[in-house]
Amino acid sequence: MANEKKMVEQITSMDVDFAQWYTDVVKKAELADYSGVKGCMIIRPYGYAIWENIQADLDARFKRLGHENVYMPMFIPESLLQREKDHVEGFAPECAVVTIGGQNKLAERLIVRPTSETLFCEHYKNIIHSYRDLPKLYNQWCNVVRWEKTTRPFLRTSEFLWQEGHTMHETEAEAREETQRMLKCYEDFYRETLAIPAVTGRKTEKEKFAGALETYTIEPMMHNGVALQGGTSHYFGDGFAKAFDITYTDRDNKVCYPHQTSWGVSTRMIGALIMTHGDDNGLILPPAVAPIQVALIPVAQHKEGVLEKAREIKDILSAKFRVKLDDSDYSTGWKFSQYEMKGVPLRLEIGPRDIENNSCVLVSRVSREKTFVSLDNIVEEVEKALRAVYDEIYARAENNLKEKMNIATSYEEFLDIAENRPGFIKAMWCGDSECEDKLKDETGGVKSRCIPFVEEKLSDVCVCCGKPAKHMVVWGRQY
RNA sequence: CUGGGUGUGGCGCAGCUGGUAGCGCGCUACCUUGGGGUGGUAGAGGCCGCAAGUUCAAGUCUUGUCACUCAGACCA
Repeated sequence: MANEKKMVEQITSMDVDFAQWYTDVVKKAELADYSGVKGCMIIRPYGYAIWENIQADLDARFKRLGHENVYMPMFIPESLLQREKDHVEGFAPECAVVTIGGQNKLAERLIVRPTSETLFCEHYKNIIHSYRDLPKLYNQWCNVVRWEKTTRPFLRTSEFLWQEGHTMHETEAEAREETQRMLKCYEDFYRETLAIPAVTGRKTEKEKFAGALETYTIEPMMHNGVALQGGTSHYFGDGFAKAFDITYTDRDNKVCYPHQTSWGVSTRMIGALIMTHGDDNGLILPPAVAPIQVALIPVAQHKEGVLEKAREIKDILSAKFRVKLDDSDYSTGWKFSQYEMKGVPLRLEIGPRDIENNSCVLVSRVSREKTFVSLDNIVEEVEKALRAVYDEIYARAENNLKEKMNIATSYEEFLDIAENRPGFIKAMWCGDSECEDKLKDETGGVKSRCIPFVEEKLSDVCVCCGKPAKHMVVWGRQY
């Protein structure tokens, strides 16, 4: 990134001020704007189009795995939210509450959903009676509200868009399998669609979701060495089922509690895209979610035949790709910058000289190298170039993940890395949450991200207290 | 919640010890423009966050208040 020439002055360099760079990209790429309510953002058409592409891809994956979409109300009666003890304790501090309806004070306060476990449970109580009613594999796409103290566009907003899957199963094994399956689904999606590699694993007791027995997480690594909780999948056991009195009669005519899961990813993924792939010239989008995959820029468009040829190319490419032909009267240079800031993976330039040669110029957003290609096999060329964009940004992200993975085998080493080398730290842990607290305090914010599915044995003892180690934990700062 | 910063045309800002509200970008019109934000001419656009106070006079001083923002704490 450092050796690339910066073409757009309005974007702060990420080396100068990463937070400002992030905000600049959000604005210059026209992803979102601030609104009059703190922590609530306006997702602009270009940003929303990315979300729609994310939705379409994920939704198809969910449906392939047998899930159905539903829609639940956005209000939760306070008493309902309080039904499960851990859950209410976890969420109470950040709930928005409706106390007045029309002119009158409400008899019971209504919580604007921070998540919908309780609503799903209440419904499941009514529709699950027999083993024949299981499994229930529901998902909903909706907004939720969590009254955050510090907010940042996409990464942490008071209101955000997400999907939440809520499933009920006959057996513990089946539910646990579902929890893992959905985390795997997210992992595949991050890799294949978003071109983002990540660490996956299980949360420690301290970092688990309120009310969950087990929380699995996907943790991608941002460019500045800060991790992002990119998606979670929870196994609840029958805790909620008991709290909500959800029972079914099994094959042996016994009354049983079903086993539950939930899983979700949110618009935060757009933040992950920005901070994983972006550079000093703006956003870089993986082709699969880019609202515009090819920006077609006519050169000297007033000359006879140029626009006609551009339209012809657009028609040919549009059969297979999302193409935008910009025939506005902005200058070509302006257009170049514009689509670069917006992270359009591929630019196609067509001018009089190209037309004479029956060719055009393809420019990748990643390398910015110009290649002249024949118009005869333009579809294949574009396809190849888009695949190359995916390959390059994935490789780059993977490299970043590797570079920012550190190993600490002693307490001093841990503190040193936490201080001087932003990124993940692999280190052994005794299993005691006091050590988590201590490490967090001493480092000023490094927390356990997860216990990876594949653990290594770095040493025999906990990096913090020196007692026998139970697990290898990946630690890091998070958004 | 704690600490810092900022509120002045759409955006970014200047405005010194009070005295006729300015600049850049953007916007509109016309001209110009061949490969990285083309150049020019003309024009539109402001209760100086809000409320009190001091003063002949407040963008400027005082007090209060609200909002945004950054860094912490909190974050299922």
